[in-house]
Amino acid sequence: MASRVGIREVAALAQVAQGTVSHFINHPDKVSPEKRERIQRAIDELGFVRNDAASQLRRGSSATIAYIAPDISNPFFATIAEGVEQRAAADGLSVFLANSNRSREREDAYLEMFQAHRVRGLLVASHGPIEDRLAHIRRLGTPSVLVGQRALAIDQPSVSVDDEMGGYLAAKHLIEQSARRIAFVGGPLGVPQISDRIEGASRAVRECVDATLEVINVGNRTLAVGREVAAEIAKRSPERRPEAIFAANDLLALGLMHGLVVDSGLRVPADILLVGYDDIEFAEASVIPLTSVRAPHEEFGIAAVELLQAVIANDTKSAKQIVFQPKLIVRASTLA
Amino acid sequence: MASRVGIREVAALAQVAQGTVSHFINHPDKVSPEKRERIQRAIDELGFVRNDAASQLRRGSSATIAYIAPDISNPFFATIAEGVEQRAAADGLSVFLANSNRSREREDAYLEMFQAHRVRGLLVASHGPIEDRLAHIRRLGTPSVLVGQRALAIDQPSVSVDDEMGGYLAAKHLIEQSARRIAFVGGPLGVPQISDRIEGASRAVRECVDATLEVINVGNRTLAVGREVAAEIAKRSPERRPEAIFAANDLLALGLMHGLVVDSGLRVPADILLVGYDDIEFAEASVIPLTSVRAPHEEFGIAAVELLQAVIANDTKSAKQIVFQPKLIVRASTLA
DNA sequence: GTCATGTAATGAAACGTGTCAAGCTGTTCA
DNA sequence: TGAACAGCTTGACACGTTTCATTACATGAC
Repeated sequence: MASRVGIREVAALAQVAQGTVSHFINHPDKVSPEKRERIQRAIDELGFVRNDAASQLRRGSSATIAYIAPDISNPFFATIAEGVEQRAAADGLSVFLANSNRSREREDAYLEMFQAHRVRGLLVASHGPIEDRLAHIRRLGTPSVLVGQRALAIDQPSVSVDDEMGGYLAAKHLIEQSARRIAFVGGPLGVPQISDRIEGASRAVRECVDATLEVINVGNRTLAVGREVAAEIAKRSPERRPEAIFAANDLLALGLMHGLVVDSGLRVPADILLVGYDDIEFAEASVIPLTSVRAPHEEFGIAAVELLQAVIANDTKSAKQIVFQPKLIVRASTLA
Repeated sequence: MASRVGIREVAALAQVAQGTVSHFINHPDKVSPEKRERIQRAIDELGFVRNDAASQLRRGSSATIAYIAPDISNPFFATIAEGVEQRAAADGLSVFLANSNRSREREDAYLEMFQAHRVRGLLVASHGPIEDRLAHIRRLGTPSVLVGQRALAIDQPSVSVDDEMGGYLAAKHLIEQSARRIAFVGGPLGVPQISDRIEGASRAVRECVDATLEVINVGNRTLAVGREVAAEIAKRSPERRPEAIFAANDLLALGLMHGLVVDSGLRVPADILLVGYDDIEFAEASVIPLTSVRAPHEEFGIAAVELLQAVIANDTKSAKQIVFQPKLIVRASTLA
């Protein structure tokens, strides 16, 4: 019932024109103090809340951006979200968070929905190929920034980490800790972030004559999967077991650690070295602190918003690919 | 530029009336196959995307609900969010996720914003008192479900866990493991969820003549804070140190574990027993698996959406408080 | 051949707000 | 005293869609 309250009713009660109420809401300084008070009182009395739909329809834009994450329960994406929200709030933008839950379908549904919402811009973190769709959406008038994956197209802005380098750093470190049989646990291989990390690890391995890299492909990068893989690895005879494992992200790594140590009684790092990726907070907080490749978190989200703002303002003239350099954070899990 | 494409342009290109295009979008079966195809072709050609603002303005409602979480980087809330999204999707509802980041200001801003959006309903997880504001918003026409906190008002629906019982189970278990000096780490005390847990723990302690409960009040329930508190506890002489710690949530507990074991060289559970709350995935995955009070996760979000739907349909006739019973999951951290 | 019935398509009205050109009031300056 | 001016206020219109009362047309029964 209260939803029947519009700017008209407020105007009637305050005895002013609707235009004046609109002014009061959007440019309060253009309204005389006297009427300002009358209007405010009317608004309070009626419980008026502006109808966003009508407002947006009229002005055409929406003061909101959207951030689509593939997996909000991965703290890495949650932390990025915090950076995004914080930076966006500073610009007076609201953020719609969406969790595609690694489902391409859900991802598409959200893209469509936010387009329909006439969002100012999109921040999209995705596994899998998505550039074509983003290009299409961009042509239709909604700019976007690809997050976590370097864009191939020149006119697609992106904020990412040099994953090849990250993979290299991780594997190099393991080799320096005198590991030779190294296993990479991750997948799917079609995900650019993953294949880049493998690429980098391979390069490090090639630099050492007797080092080998085994790739253990998994469909999902979660704690549970890590634990399963650990069980299989533990079953092998010691000489066939990798001396070190490089996990595609920290969830996998922590799952592996749990599986190796708790389920199978192996020791990390004494029996197996372990390095993760992303450096989420839980990596450091682990009882056996986890060595990890640190990608920036909040800064990541902040940079993405800033780039998006630039693109919105300059209309793709300022599209560019920002690439952060990863950093290896060495902790107990690789210090034999 | 493409944003200039409306239903009218589509109608013109397809040589039909705008009303027909609208029908095509909303009730495709009411349109003849022939025109259906013409319209579809026009839509594709023009890259038409319906303007949600206009659509909502006209129809009045919005097919979306909102979920406001206090801290999305706490996996507990992230998991609830997944349940919410999944259940809502089944009903054809979209979910706006919002992260208030424990800031009352941000919380208010989001409440206002979602009201303006004419969202169908609100799911609000909050620390601190919020019922008054929700009551106000409800009177204005937007129903809500309080998540994680039992509502005091009869007409405020809520989905929560029996925190008093949770606290009782945790402390009781510690006492059964022959701990006597027990410390509760958590805060602020004004948060109902927290004070209830303390209440329950107190009850358990009262049942055992020589048990004592020390409350260590902290402002924030994070990994970092847990680590700080651990350092202080470790500094004490062994006879003044608690034999067991009950942490207000798993983040605190895992931070405490890290601080005690890694930073200070104490042993869990040999030197100190440790129990957490929420049972997030990382609790089980810890190298020293953490005993924790399990509140439902996805089910929680699902129940919240279902209750909200009921309230939307029946208009507060069906408001009720759903209270889940917590369950103690015993793991290595309390098995001396 | 007429009438009743039903299905498709039409076009105008309405949703609630923001904007803008025009009106109004009171002030300043010549 | 009158004109110019500045600043508040006004009210009509436009935004893009959905809805609904009508019209157009086809089918079948009599």
